Amino acid sequence: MFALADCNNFYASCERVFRPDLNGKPIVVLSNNDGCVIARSNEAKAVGIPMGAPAFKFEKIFDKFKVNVFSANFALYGDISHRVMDILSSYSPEIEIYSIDECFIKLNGFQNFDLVNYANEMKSKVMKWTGIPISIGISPTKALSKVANRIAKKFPEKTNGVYIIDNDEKRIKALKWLKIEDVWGVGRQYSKQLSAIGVKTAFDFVQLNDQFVKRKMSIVGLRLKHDLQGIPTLDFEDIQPKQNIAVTRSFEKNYTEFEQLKERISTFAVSCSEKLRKQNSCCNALMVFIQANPFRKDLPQYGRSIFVKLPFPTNSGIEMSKFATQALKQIFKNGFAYKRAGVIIQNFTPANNSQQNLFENSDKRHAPLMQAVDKLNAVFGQQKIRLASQDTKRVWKMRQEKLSPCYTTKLKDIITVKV
DNA sequence: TCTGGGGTCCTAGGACCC
DNA sequence: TCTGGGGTCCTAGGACCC
Repeated sequence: MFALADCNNFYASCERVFRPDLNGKPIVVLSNNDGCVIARSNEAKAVGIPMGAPAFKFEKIFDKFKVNVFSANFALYGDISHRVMDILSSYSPEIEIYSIDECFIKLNGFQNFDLVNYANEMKSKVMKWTGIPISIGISPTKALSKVANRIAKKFPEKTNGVYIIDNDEKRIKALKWLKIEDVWGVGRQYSKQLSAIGVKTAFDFVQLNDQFVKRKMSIVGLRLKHDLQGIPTLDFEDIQPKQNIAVTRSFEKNYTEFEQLKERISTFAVSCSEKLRKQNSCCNALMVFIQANPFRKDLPQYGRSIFVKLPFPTNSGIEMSKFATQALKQIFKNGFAYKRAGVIIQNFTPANNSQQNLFENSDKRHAPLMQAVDKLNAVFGQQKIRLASQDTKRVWKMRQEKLSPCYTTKLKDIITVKV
């Protein structure tokens, strides 16, 4: 059996942990730059705030319903996530952390356990130790435990946040209840195509012919179908080193000058290099993109990306910044207001075993230098040591007007309790 | 005025190899 | 009239996830 544990309204719940006064009140969490809504408490959902709502369009609604608005505080969410996962991993030797707020727990060899009881134990311990409410779905396959989890979330009174699908009767009932667009692995496009041919529920979907599903949705769709039929098809994924690393941002203001973009791109490349060194890889290619604001129909539109093959594998921030800046030069055009940009690195090889170039190679002195930079930054704070091409005057900032304290990761933000 | 950021996998088609 | 068979690698595009 698989259990899927998923935190309820995770980011909103994190904000509540240290603000019990907000229990029962509507909360939303905004994306970077306070752009759009990326998490909502149940109360915020109830007043009709949709996922992805642009904050500026919903200010009146926020005021009207006294919604508590937060800027995203990923340091806080990441730390709480670790704590939750730590607790859950004590319940089985095999867990797969699927995202920041959910994990699959394999329950092999638990035949003699009352699994619903067991899940309830997990749930209360996570609540007691972290303050985060979770829901748990249990079933013989991953896809069905997603379904069970949804039921647990949707009917908290009936299920107490734990639901098990352990026979065909329950499975069929659940599939008939689940709308096709809510099935894990069926997104916007597929649900449009499927409902056009009369497939409205997960149950309709599993009635389709295998060949048809494979033709329409590739092998991925077929696996999903089997999993929903109760035939275990999806298993844990091995933890692989990343194949892509991206650092991309929208800007608070539009940028028109090359120099401004150059600073951003250099900083993004340096961040990429830090992440790359963490997984002990070098990259062999890099992509840079810049884009005007696509929502501003009144402004001239331009967006381009460029893919560069590097002459040698590297994870030096100095070199990556240099290559990224050169790439930017090739795509930058004057006369546009740029709103987004990013650096994406690819084609990784292990850092300790990379193919050298006969004529040109990464500067050998960079490796110890980067090591020293990483160490200093680890002690004194992110990006304390930078390249001169980066924002040395700390001009650049993100809009984060409603940022909560980093209660669990910054000493100065630790709460004071008056007894 | 203001609309996020980070990933994955699969397929088809083209270029190339012997 | 008829023009092989078996591969790999790369890229672009399309779908999906949180």
